[in-house]
Amino acid sequence: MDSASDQAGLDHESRLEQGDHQAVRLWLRLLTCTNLVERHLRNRLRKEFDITLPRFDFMAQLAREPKGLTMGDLSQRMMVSGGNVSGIAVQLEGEGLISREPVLGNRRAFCVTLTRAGQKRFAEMAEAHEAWVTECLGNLSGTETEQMMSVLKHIKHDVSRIEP
Amino acid sequence: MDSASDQAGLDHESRLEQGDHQAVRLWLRLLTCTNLVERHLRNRLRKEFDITLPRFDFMAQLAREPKGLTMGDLSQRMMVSGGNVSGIAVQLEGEGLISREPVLGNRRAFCVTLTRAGQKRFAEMAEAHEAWVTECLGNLSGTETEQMMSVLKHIKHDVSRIEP
DNA sequence: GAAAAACATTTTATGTTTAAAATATTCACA
DNA sequence: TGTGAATATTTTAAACATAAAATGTTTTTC
Repeated sequence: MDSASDQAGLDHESRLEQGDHQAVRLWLRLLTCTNLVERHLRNRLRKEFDITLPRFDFMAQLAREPKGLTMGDLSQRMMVSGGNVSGIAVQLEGEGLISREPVLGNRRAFCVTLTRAGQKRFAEMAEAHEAWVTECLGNLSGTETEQMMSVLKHIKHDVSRIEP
Repeated sequence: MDSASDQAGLDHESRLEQGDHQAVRLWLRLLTCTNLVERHLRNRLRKEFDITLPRFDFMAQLAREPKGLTMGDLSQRMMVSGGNVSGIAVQLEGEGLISREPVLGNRRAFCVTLTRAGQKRFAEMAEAHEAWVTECLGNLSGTETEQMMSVLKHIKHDVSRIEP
């Protein structure tokens, strides 16, 4: 192979790879950025409130639904396995932050709610959490925020169309 | 308090909350979206190559540095704890995909490289991985991709300025 | 009505992740 | 030198995550 055809071959390849790499580079940046923020929030929650992110998320879901949620609801909304929420629920119940009561007419399900103590505790955490998130993402311009929201929506749509 | 001042109070609150919620809503969407893509890639890697995402990332870092990396380098680039890469390295070494050799003049550190088998294996996986990522993020317009890249860069900059 | 299917949850086994402690090596410097 | 600080890695303990099996409950279906 001479150098001219080598060059042509490389150009072709590099153009193709450029397109694919574009997506990979975006993905790596997206992942890095999200992990960065997540780690920051996780550390703060641990340091200030001695709570983990999954437990905070669990309580956040309940705070949004004062009527309570079943374990299955929580599993679905948190997008984690059932066994997972089961373990978290045991801990939070042990700390008196949530209560699990039987559902009338369905003895399979539990209705999980925040206790009074859980509500109070969550309110404190949520305020700090919101401030921390704002610290991370609050300096974006209105346009930037809208662009992100829009593109993320697009991505979410594309991905959910793939799953087998 | 009369209803007029109630109303004023609520307006004020809701405006404040609106601003904060904006950041929180963006964060939740960012997190959801990233997790969605991550889960997709994780499942595919497991199904097609029987490998986990962290192990793939570990090998990807090495593939980019043919001269090898130390455990500390890997920990830093993967942004995970040292104990973590340590565990992964033991497994990959057991499978013959990486090798760890002492560094001349520094008996504390290892130089980790992909073995011939590791290179071959990674090349196969990387091709598939790139295709999967392109499936997820490749349908964005050039403008959307650029916007995302730009805003993510901005976020990364803001967050790295916070860390204590 | 009884068997089968579907549902809601927990348990189990395995693996990942982290922070922190432990181990070992190298460097700085008085 | 030799003592302490810094570095590189591994080990440990606890939390988290999943899939798959087990348990008990409800609904369907024939």
